[in-house]
Amino acid sequence: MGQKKSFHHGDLKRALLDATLELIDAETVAGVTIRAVAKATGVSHAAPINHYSDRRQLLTAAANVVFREVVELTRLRMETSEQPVRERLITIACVLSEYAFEHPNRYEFIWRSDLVDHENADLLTTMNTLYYGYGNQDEGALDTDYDHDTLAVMIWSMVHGYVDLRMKGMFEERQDSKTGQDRLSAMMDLLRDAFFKTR
Amino acid sequence: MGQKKSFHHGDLKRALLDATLELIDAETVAGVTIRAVAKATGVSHAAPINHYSDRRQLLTAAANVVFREVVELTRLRMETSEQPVRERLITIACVLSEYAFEHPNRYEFIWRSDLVDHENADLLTTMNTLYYGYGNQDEGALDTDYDHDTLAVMIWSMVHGYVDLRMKGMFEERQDSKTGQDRLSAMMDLLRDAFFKTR
DNA sequence: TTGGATAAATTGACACTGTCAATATTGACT
DNA sequence: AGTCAATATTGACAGTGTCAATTTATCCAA
Repeated sequence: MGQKKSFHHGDLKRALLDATLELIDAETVAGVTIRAVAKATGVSHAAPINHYSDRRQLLTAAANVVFREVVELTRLRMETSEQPVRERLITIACVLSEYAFEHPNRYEFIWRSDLVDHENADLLTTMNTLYYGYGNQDEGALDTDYDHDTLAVMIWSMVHGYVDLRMKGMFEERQDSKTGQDRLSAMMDLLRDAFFKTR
Repeated sequence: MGQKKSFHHGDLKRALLDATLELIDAETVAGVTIRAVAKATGVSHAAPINHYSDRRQLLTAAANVVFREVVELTRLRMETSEQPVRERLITIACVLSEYAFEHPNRYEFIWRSDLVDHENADLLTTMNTLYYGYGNQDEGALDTDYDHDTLAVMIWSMVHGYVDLRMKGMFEERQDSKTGQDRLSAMMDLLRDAFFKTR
């Protein structure tokens, strides 16, 4: 029993997180009221406050779960497909965008800084794992003449910005026929050709 | 008088918008409760509903004001500085990022699709003016071998994504010393060199 | 086995929110 | 002067986060 069972409920803390994520998927984070989470978990309306002192703290913990999921997906992709170091930045970008299109509510949620405390220590650790753990290592082997930091920030910004704007109705949904992934692929191809030596 | 004075207050509709924007600047959009706006305008708590049936409608109208402001700034920049057509996309990007760093609360607000109706007809008109009115005209004179749409989406995404992520604490605020504008300039330079013929 | 002691959960309350229905007020026009 | 529609006020309601007081359940020592 690695699970340290709580007294009355049995790991209510974890159950609250699960309910939160389910609500986010089902009806966006707007549906995540403390009372709704409590009801979904079968406890009284004020019970969650014993485990998360705030709505903000609950949501921050939930965001951490999501970020960790992305980290894990990234790690898997890194391991399975052998790829040149120079492709890593782009691989991360792909993982992130795929996750975003697959779980739009979660993606929108994790960047809601009015709801999530992005300064939270645990969350920072996870985010740093994603940002520095994969994309910014082995600078020497990057095979580019350009400033590595600038390239990294550029790719991150492009992916996040595209996903974010598209979810908000700009670009494709208005007139273009390209899917989000196609458009992103085209952009990534341009970047690869322009900034990375391919042989 | 172009002002169509309302009955009791005197253009309360406009006054509500002004109060809304002031509140956004002062304490983020979270401070914009209908009741706070009403109080700031000196009317009773339910008065605003005569002019905006919803909080969402009020905020959508406010977002429209902000977008129009950006459009106007862009128009001015286009007129004052004579520049090759190929630079227009980048000019728009600069105007947008400057506005964002100068009015962070407003910039964050206009993209809050949980609060703003981005499908609203008036707002769409304004947004299209910005996106198609300047950046995507005169394709022939763009001086690039690359797909114009992809380039346009790329630049928009990069600017928005960078601004958005930076406001949420990624990048510079964590360790880097570059200011937001410097970092963006570096990215724009890379793009210019890579994708546009400079002579 | 039996009591605390303590963690966890419940209950009831509060202030604040958006929004509605009913009412009152204002100003323009006949 | 008097009517009427536009506009503003008042009072109410349900839903929210959160707190204080209380009750319940579990563990551990005697």
